Amino acid sequence: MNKKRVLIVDDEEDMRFLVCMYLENSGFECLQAENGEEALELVKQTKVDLILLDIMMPNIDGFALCERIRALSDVPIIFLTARGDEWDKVKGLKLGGDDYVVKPFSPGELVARIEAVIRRSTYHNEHKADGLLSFGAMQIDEKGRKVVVEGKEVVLTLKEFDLLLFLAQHRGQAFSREDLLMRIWGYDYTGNARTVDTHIKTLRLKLKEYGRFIKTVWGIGYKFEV
Amino acid sequence: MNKKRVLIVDDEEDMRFLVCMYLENSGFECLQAENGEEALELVKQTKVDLILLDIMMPNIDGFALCERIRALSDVPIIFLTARGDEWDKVKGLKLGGDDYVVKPFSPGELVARIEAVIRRSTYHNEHKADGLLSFGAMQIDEKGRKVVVEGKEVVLTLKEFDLLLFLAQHRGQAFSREDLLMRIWGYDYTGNARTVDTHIKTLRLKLKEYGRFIKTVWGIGYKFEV
DNA sequence: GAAATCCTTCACAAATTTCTCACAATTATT
DNA sequence: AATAATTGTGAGAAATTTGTGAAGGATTTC
Repeated sequence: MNKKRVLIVDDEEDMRFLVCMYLENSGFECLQAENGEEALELVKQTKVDLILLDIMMPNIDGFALCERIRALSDVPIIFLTARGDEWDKVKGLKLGGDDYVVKPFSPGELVARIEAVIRRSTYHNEHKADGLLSFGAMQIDEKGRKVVVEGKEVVLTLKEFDLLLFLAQHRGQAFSREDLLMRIWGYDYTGNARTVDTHIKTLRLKLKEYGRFIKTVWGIGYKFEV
Repeated sequence: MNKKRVLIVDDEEDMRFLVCMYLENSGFECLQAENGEEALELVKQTKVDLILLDIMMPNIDGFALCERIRALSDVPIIFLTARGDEWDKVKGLKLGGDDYVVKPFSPGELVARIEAVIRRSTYHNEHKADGLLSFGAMQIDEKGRKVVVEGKEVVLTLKEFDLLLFLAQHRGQAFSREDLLMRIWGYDYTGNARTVDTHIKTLRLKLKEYGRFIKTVWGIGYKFEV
């Protein structure tokens, strides 16, 4: 699994630096923004997996910024706040913040919260209503049952599509041939497990260099990994 | 913009009340229904912008209710479900639920989902409002129930028109024959699924080269794609 | 009530996909 | 280095799905 990118928005440099250090030690990649404008710019220009947002900032406060970010993206937001009262919580959540952490906080708690929110969010995003998965220049449109690589459609058969979709939806997870048969072909399917290999073969052929996303896990089966 | 009206269908009163409170705080107007009958009655008699539908209910379950609502209206539906086996059903289901949210959910997430679905849906409806869909030199006039290709009217029968309209309104999305029968012929229609093929055939014939917009999705059904 | 139109079903041909198998290539084990 | 286990691959048979014409039933129109 690739590193998750967290954007830290806080006007205090020390605070940003401290949090950044914690998170990088815990395996996250960090971006920093000193104010709302910087934050918005980063959200527009780069893929961010989660935002840590200080409520108390000059010029534009965290709540207002949250609204403006929400207009651009569904990226999960965790509020950092010194005020721990219930009103803040309700107001924050109402605006689309996904959690909040009260300062001062322990590094462990913060990391745990971040991981929980990201887990929830990727879980949902993978199964989003518009059913669109993107991996670089490859897009999988679940509802349209269509795969586009570098702007051109790659025509897949039913089983090929189902197989690719399933693996992509469970990115990073390895499955045995039997698992795949069970979950894609159905519980009652009784057929040769090597059939999976054949479909993997044609998938790799059709996807050309993007077939590299489908990895062989020797002795186990296959997985999808970017 | 006037307030959007959300119908909450859940047999647990506490749940309804809680969700209702959150939504009203976020600027929605709420209706509540304790069971399927109440829900159907409200859908028939009032304008509803979105339905939040609990899957697990006594008597009539959420899936069945969804079908019956779909027979009446295209109002967007978000399923509420506890994580577990029934979740898989939702995923597999393409009966016209527009999204689903897994319990427990954060208020912020719920509101965000609702807003996203409503935004998408009213966008769609605004386009529908003038009831004119255009695809190159082909126009579908919903209100006039008339199709014009390169300036000349193509005379379609009732079912042909409904089928073309439905597919065109859900451009890019693949539907099984059963889905199409359900949503165009009605949820209680019991007929041969291949009937759809026959209508597709005559549609393609009548639309001539514009019949290419109707694509066969092998092993699944059909979709409309420009 | 007759005629015309529309909808549905059916059967068969055509197209496409899926599966199996055998052997080659690769990777792990002794 | 030899052997065993696992995976890659090509070809073709088997199975599935779709296209289509024809025909009968249903519905609407006159």
